[in-house]
Amino acid sequence: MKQLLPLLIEWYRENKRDLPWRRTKDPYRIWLSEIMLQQTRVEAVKPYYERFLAALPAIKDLAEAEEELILKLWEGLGYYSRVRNMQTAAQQIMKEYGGALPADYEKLRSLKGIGTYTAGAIASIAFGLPHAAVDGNVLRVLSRIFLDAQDIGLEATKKYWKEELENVLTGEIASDVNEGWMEVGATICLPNGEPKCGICPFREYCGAYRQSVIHLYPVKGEKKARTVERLQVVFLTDGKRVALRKRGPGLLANLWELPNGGAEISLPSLLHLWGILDGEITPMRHRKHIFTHVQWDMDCYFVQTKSTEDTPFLWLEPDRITEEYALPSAFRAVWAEGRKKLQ
DNA sequence: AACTCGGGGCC
DNA sequence: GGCCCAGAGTT
Repeated sequence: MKQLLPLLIEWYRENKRDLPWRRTKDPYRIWLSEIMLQQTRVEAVKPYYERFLAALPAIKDLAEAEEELILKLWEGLGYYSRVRNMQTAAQQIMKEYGGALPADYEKLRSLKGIGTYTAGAIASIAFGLPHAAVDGNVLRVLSRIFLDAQDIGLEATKKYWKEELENVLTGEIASDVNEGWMEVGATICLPNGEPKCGICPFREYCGAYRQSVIHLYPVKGEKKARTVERLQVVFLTDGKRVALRKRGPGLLANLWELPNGGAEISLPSLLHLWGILDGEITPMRHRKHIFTHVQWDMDCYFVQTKSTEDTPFLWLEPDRITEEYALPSAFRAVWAEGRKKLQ
């Protein structure tokens, strides 16, 4: 490992992409970028990152923000507990650290939403501390170079590589080494049999390349099959306003949704449960939405009613919903179709 | 150690 | 249709 680092650092300094969060050492901005980038691609993050910082430029602003606002700023990015945890952490930071992220790995690690990867990333990038940041990119690259057949999904594997790296890291190089391995993984050592070995600076040192077994690495365990849920989704309107409901804990926690229910009962029965007895039903397009572990098959309906009283909904004008209420992507297509019909 | 938690872009 | 992504929290 150690003899590869000078090459890595040189390659990284020459080839790193110009990303918004690489133009700052502000710990808050580094932190935000790392949270947004969890399981999320760089291109998806960019516009969210800029918008979030414009709205909440400092940790104090995040700590004091309304939950509606932070969810709206995260709308469409997914894994919404990330931003709720981040706000909790911001409040911890205001109370315990005077409003500044602590320059200490264990203290970072103790903050809500900051795990081993993110603590290592912030410690090294923002504070120049000698900690490793082992993400999926790093595991893929190192498993190929060193022909390591450990399952990269296992905690033990991540721990192994974290220690391997920290044996050779100093504060001086930790940031570039961590970002360097990630950059190799993100731009050259790609998953799915499409790595660009032809331009890889580590080709001659790469065990998997030399043995022509790149496609066999990294090793990872089986994944669980996705379950299917059938839903009835209703664009419910009185002709001017639209019904919205706030979700509870679990999937898409605390976000807003169009009224919906299971497919086990009829639509008129469902409407009846909501106190809608005069619903005028027009079918809309059937839609499918795929999450990581669940698939929603949605039977969608446009329903016109006069009875908005005594319903479990918030009745809002469409413009207000668009501007203020976080509606997850699963409902976006049916929302757009319903809104079009409304006009 | 296994599950839950989003969304999109690529093949 | 399956892939995976700058993972963390809960059980």
